[in-house]
Amino acid sequence: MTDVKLDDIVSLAKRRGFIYPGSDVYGGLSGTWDYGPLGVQLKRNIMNLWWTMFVDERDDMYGVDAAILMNQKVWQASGHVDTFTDPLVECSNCKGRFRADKIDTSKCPTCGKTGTIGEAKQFNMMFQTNVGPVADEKSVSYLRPETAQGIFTNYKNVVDSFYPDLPFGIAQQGKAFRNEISPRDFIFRSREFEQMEIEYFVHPEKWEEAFEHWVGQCKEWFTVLGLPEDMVHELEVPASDRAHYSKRTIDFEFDYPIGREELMGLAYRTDFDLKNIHDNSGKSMEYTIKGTNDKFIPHVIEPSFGVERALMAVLVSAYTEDEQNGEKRIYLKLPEHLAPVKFCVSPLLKNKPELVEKAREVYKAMKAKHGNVMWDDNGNIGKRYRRQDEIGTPKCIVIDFQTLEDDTVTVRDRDTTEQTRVTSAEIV
RNA sequence: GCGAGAUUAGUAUAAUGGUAGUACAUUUGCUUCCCAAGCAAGGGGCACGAGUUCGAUUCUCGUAUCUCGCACCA
Repeated sequence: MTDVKLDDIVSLAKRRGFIYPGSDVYGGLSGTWDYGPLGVQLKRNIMNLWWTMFVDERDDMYGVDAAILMNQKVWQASGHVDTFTDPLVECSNCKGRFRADKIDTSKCPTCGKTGTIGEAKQFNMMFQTNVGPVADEKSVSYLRPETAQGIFTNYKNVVDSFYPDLPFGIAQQGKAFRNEISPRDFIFRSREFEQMEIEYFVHPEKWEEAFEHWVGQCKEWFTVLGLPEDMVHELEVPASDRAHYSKRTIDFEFDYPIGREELMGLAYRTDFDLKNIHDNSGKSMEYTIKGTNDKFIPHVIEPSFGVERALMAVLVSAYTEDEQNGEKRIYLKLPEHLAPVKFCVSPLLKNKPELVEKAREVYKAMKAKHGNVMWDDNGNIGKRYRRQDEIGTPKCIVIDFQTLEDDTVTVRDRDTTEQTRVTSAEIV
């Protein structure tokens, strides 16, 4: 477990411009969150890191970006129209709610009364909409509840374009939507969220080694995110809890302030999805090993990463409180490659034009080189340090009177608070 | 979606059926000011809607959102 309180993170995230409640000015909308300037940068840093690591740096991975709206047949074939729709019933006596298909509706399982169970109501987790001007059965579509189907539906396209050797993967990042009954716990469970998914296609007899490969890759990813090893836990999901398509699933869980919860999942999906498409679309999803007659529908290993859950784990891992001169100091110990602001540049005094002018010069040069550099001349120097600590800026550069003489600046470290003097040429 | 509780400034919190206070943050100015220093001045708030009342931030009802429990989480 962690000592970090979720409320502290939620407050800081709002106060400092990371994450705001969705539709805040109109009183909010349950299950939605908006990202502020620092939040979107942090989120993009995480997503870009993922793309670099799993797509750019590999030679067996192909990226795609499929449409969120898809033909309704996709969701019929995938099982989502049936299985994402739960018939719910309610007991008029004790107000208990149950899955109509899981209980004997003649008698309430909670209060034991008979004849109190009402009519079943359909509740579908998918957001339904209509595509085109006519709202009828044919025009029904859904906001995708997972990004995976956008990969499976493009499997044949990618194979036709590149015909890669097995094993190979298709990767995608994008939004997904689920009409959760009860969104909770900050960005952990929301109605609109972002996934980073890979479908890794393998020979049916070689799924186990690919699975192990991805277990290792997931762990490496957690290291790159800076998550402490002892806060990440590997859970072998028993058959009874696995999704209908999976023959093996590992959940990686994280010690969030709300408890130990799923950070990401790694599932062996067999050929469930491609076979569905093969059977329903009339198109062959079979793969032939080059130069052989070995022909089959590939099996799939699916590492599925939730962006928000990764981001929340990063924030929880980074959030640190310690004492300095008897005062509480809060800082985000973000890995440098994730920090939304890399450097902050300040003049020691903002009412000395010569200091401000020199600091502006350094700021411009650094911004041109590093991009995410912030200017801060507010209040006194101590306040600036604390403010930068809270948003996780690794280094603060200060221009003082000595800079004007020998062109050296002070570099102050976020984690140690130590300062060193370097020439401005060294940091620009 | 059910049950309970909550909602006061950017954040954290007081009080009140009769002009809403504090801390931090924020803005402006002064100070050769390196870890939330000091001084001076300023801006900003009762979630939304209806009702009761001479008057509602306060009481009542509804809505939204949040928290906790239940349920849900292919």
